Amino acid sequence: MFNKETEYALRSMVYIQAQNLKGRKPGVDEIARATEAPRHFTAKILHRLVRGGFLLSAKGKGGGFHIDQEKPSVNIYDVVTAVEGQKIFSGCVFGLKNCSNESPCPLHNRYKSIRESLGELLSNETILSLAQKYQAYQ
Amino acid sequence: MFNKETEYALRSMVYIQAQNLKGRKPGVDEIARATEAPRHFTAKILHRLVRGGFLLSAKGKGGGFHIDQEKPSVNIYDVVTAVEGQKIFSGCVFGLKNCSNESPCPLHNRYKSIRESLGELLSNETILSLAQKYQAYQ
DNA sequence: TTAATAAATGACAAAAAGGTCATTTAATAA
DNA sequence: TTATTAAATGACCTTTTTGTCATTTATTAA
Repeated sequence: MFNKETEYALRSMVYIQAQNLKGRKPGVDEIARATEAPRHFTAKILHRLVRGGFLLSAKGKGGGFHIDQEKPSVNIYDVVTAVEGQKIFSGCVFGLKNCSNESPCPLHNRYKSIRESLGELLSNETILSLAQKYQAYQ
Repeated sequence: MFNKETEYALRSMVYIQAQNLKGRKPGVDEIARATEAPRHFTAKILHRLVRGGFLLSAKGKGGGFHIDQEKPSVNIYDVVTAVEGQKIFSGCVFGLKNCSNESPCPLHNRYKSIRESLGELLSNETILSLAQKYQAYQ
């Protein structure tokens, strides 16, 4: 479905949020281990998420990653599009550039409704709601 | 959605089928032009489809590609899985290896139903049914 | 004020996807 | 039976994605 970077980003953020709920700020090592993702690639992705405003980080002893609990939790759709763009939510099944409501391919309308369901599902779920459900991927 | 190879494969097959309906057997050059796909990459993909039993080919003058009109037309789902595997129809949103009906991730069930809709859509449509609707992508 | 800790940074490398090309093989028609 | 046509084949190249690593910067606590 999504590319590796997106998958790791989502797993990391949910893990960080779950740990934050427990008053903890996990570091890269812990996050990579807990999410079963490559250590250094995870570090790179976390850094991108920090620059993108999705995460906060603290250097030095006691440091690690955390999420601003003041702001409303970001939804999954927004994380996905920030990491890998809109392609998944807008492309034609056949990759036709001019496929649209105006000149639809034979699958356009039915595929569109499926895509919209996916978009809704991902928009209605946030990193926080997932963290609360999933409880740190034990 | 799908990778380039799958997109080109689908476009090529629908084009070939549409031309076959008119009694024609298009060659690589014509197919690549008509589907706006790279010439040599298209040749490679067509050859794979021939080896996979999805297409027939004829060498020499008057040659080109065609589809066995005796056999029932193959559905889109089968073309996609033959070209790029089941990943799209089976993977977890978060890329979790052990996500399943037995130990579902928080999005498993709702995502599953969307995936199943997609699978049905693609299973109910064949290269022939699309060719009849689309008429050669003019 | 220094030792320890942990993220930031940027260069690099491996693997996969996407794409090109030259040559060979096979078929057909003149 | 040869010239022409068109697919088959396999080597190669480019770009993108995925992943690694060494070094630097910042923070904290002793």
